[in-house]
Amino acid sequence: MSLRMALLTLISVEPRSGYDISREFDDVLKFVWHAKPTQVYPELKRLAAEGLLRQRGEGPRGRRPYQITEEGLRTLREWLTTTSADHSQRNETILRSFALWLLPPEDAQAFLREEMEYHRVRLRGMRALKKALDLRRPADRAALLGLEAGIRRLEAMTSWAEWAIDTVATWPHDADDPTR
Amino acid sequence: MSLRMALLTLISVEPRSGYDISREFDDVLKFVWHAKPTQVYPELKRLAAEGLLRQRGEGPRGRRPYQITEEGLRTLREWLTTTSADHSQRNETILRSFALWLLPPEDAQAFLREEMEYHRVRLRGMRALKKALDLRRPADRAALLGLEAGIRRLEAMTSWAEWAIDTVATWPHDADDPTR
DNA sequence: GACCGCATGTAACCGGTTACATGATTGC
DNA sequence: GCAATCATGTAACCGGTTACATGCGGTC
Repeated sequence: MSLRMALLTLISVEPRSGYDISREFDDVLKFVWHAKPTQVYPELKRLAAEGLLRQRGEGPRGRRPYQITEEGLRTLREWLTTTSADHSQRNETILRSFALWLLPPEDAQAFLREEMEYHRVRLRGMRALKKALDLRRPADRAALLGLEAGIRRLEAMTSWAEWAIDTVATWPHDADDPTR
Repeated sequence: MSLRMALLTLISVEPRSGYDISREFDDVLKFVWHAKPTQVYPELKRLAAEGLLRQRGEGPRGRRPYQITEEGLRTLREWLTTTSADHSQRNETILRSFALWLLPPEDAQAFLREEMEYHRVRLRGMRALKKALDLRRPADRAALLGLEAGIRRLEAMTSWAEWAIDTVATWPHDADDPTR
């Protein structure tokens, strides 16, 4: 249900094509929402067929930019005000850390170091995006809220990974070592 | 793919039934992984059929506790060491905040207040779980890593929500107000 | 003229959700 | 005796992924 809302949210800011959106899902938005191009294209067509989007001409190389319609805006606002957010999540980094007692400490730390590095790189990217915002535009003011949430979560994850590496170093490797 | 690993991870600590796991997905683990009972039960059966789990007797009320097998442990360890974590995520709170410029500030703040409250409640629950750990047990030491990650992320989200409420209060409600 | 990135799609499949069904045990 | 909770499942459906296919435009 929310993929449609994600598409409407992005297109509400300014017209975008399926390709544009797929790229944003790949880099910028991976921590908020993501979808493969093969899911995006048909969904955009459906939204246009239902009158929530309108295709504005055709660009070079068969490019199809969509813009939001009045009905699309109404639908978005209704979703925001009449339904509440789904909070269920899946996080493989945290899931895996629950199982780290099954590995020798060196392997556990190698995993945590990899995660730390990954989150640091994302954090850098996110901060660059924040700098590029033009806060005179209302949509960018809202984007600041979203990016700030992402940044704070990534900061939490990098500091956690550092702490976790140190913590694993203090684990006893005793006679009950399950990895023997 | 990872649902199976989530099930193996939980059962590796101590024998659990489908019902146990479903409840954990509902409350404790909602921020890490979740699955409905209707997905859990058949998956456990499949894991048992493949020899990664073994059903140990039958408890009261048709209860079926599973324990992990040597092959299950091997599979878990291999997953941890030879594959890398999938970092794609979906977060509806953040997705929605990107669209908040479409609402009048009061509605945007109402949303943010609701989110703040939700995350505060989860944070309390998570901290209680952390206190209940017995760090002499290796599995609990790994659970500490997972819970600590969850706690830090929830702290990040609550402080973000506070900040966001204040930030929205400073937004100009000018002539270009898109909600008129 | 060859190659890379842009750009859109279809079909088969798998993972996850919703709706529905059933029975056992405990507490009021 | 009744309701609530424990406990497990099946079937239909929908959302998301993987594999595959196609053509255009710019650059070396």
